[in-house]
Amino acid sequence: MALAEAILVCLTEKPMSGYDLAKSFDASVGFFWRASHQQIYRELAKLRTRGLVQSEEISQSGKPNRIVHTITDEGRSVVRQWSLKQPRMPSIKDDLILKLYAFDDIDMNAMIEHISHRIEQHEARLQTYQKIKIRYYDGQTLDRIKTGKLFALEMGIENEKNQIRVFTETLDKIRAVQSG
Amino acid sequence: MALAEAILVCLTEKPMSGYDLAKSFDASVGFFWRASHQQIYRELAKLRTRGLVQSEEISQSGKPNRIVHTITDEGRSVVRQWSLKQPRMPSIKDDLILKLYAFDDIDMNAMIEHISHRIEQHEARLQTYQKIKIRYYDGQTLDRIKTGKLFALEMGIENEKNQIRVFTETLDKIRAVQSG
DNA sequence: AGTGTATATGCACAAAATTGCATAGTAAAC
DNA sequence: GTTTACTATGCAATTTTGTGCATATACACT
Repeated sequence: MALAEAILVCLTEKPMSGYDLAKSFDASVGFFWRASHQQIYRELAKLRTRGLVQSEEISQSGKPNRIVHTITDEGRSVVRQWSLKQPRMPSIKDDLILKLYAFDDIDMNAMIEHISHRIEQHEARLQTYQKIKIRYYDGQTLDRIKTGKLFALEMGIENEKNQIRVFTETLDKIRAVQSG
Repeated sequence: MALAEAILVCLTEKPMSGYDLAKSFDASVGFFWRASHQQIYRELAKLRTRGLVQSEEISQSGKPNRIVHTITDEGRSVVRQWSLKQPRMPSIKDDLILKLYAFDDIDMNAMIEHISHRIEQHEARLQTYQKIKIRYYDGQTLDRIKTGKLFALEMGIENEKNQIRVFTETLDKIRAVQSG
């Protein structure tokens, strides 16, 4: 149940609404932690009752009011305590490689389509991350609050590059086997 | 709910018991699909009722009897149908990068420990995969049943290498920031 | 003699995640 | 003028995962 911590960690950067968090989880934080907006709203309610975040409703006209959540001192101390605990290996579930694994029992044209699509998705993400890097980090002073975010982002960029490389190579191998 | 398919895909290689499957999920298949033995046994029961696998109990003395599961023609056709469906992007959850993200609110010594440990885990996996590759694929004729498994394995190897590289670089960056 | 590891399967409960639905106004596009 | 997209929050039900427990034997190590 590290979703609680994932949210707290995001809030160490700045106070955010559930909606903002959901957007973060779709973008920057998304490459190492995925969560839907429902998950986030539910967890925020729990964090509030546990006193780890403080919530303030901000009136808006036209749109629903924003509820902005700020991490409390208890929240920060929970993050620190949690940081001592040994992280577990990420549990991956990749449909696509699973399909590749069944090579002889699948539709190969579909497979080639799927891999091409996956490469495009990784390219899109790579561009997103590179833009974030240029936008928020390049040429600016690197304070400690930003340091970890930058490192994580750079890992994300390297990961995306690697995925693109590896899937492209696999595509070539498949085509070689198909024609040869 | 692609766990069903994950199991079927494994059974395309050869008939296996739940225990064998659990071991596969810990090793070779494990790098792109994780599942506990409970999940596997539960899912096997469902697959049996759906007629996608056939199960045969094999008597053993001393140890509990093995129940060996074989994929049926219906099972293979389910795999083929499923292969047409567009796979989703894998949903990653990595505790460790999350911690890194909170750089300024964590215990840095613990963090360095965690990353070092993670690198060791990836090195261990890399060795496992390389051994499997040498053992089962090198120098042998590559039939179609093995092709996809080899490609998946090679992707796994490249992924592990990349993880080692990226985490090592991150460790260096952290140390540079710490001392500088 | 006792401890740990491996083989082999499975239940019951708890925690977490996904999916579908619901609300409600703004604003741009067609 | 209607569709689509964006902002913003949340409930309910289902599905999926994870944790702890239970059983039973053999073999190696200390």
